[in-house]
Amino acid sequence: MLTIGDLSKRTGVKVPTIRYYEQMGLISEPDRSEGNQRRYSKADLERLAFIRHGRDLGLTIDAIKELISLSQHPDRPCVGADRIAREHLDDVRIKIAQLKRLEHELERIVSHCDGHSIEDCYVIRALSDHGLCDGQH
Amino acid sequence: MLTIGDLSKRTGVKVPTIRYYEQMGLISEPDRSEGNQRRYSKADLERLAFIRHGRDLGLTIDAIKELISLSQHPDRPCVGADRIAREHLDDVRIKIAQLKRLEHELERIVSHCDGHSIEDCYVIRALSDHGLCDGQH
DNA sequence: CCGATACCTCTAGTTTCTAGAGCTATATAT
DNA sequence: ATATATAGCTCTAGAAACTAGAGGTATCGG
Repeated sequence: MLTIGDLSKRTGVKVPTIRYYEQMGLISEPDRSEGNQRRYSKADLERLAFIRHGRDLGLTIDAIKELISLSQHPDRPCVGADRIAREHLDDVRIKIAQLKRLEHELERIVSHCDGHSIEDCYVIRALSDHGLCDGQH
Repeated sequence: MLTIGDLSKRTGVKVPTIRYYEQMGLISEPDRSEGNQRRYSKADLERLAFIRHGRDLGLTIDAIKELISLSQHPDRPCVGADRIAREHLDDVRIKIAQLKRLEHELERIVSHCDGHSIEDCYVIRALSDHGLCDGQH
């Protein structure tokens, strides 16, 4: 039996966040000690690790919920789980592309700004005037 | 003189968001019509375009505020503006690196999952078991 | 001058936590 | 057995950057 603090240390999920996940229905209400403190089993540990992993991968809480509910029907085909992962992959790729454009633009801005006065600062000018930008965003 | 709707159309910033920026002190309180509606000047349009542009680049509202205040002292050296852009560039690079690791992992997950049943679905298994991951995250 | 549309203020909700107040349980040291 | 330190409890509010809705008023085209 693990306390909430043990669980937190083992999974890297902060204590208030664990309580929050409980509130959101991601983990079920655990047993309690005589003094009303939460006591977790190994299954809870695994479930929380799953959630943590999903969140690290950027899945939303809703997506994780869906995956949990899918995983509780092991007989069904896993196209649902596959779809969630695939959709998320698409999102990730879009985000990377956006950020790369941004990186490119910030590089240009920074490299043009060599410590003169604000009056002709490239950072300010670039933000004021979209026309100075390289690509679209 | 532009109404808030005109301003919104020209900058692509939604009407409630413009009001929100005003509240946050990013734009100053504009003149009002006789009937108490906001009327904007061309200077306001430029300022809002600046803000929009900064937000598109992922700058926080605080960072933009800082840039605006810097730009109002054109005599000072622009190291401050340069620093903000540089720090942000660092953030962006970190985020890209994270997302790439993530992309990689999702690709692996998706490609291993070919529509069998949940029981041996790679998506679920990968989330449950960090050991199946390729890299660190 | 009527009616449609746009505007006004104010409040509350979104998402994913995080922080704090005020109080109680548990574990350890003496 | 008791004192103390740490960790736990609930509940509320805050952070970021908006977004949505309620209920009411201006403005403008026809």
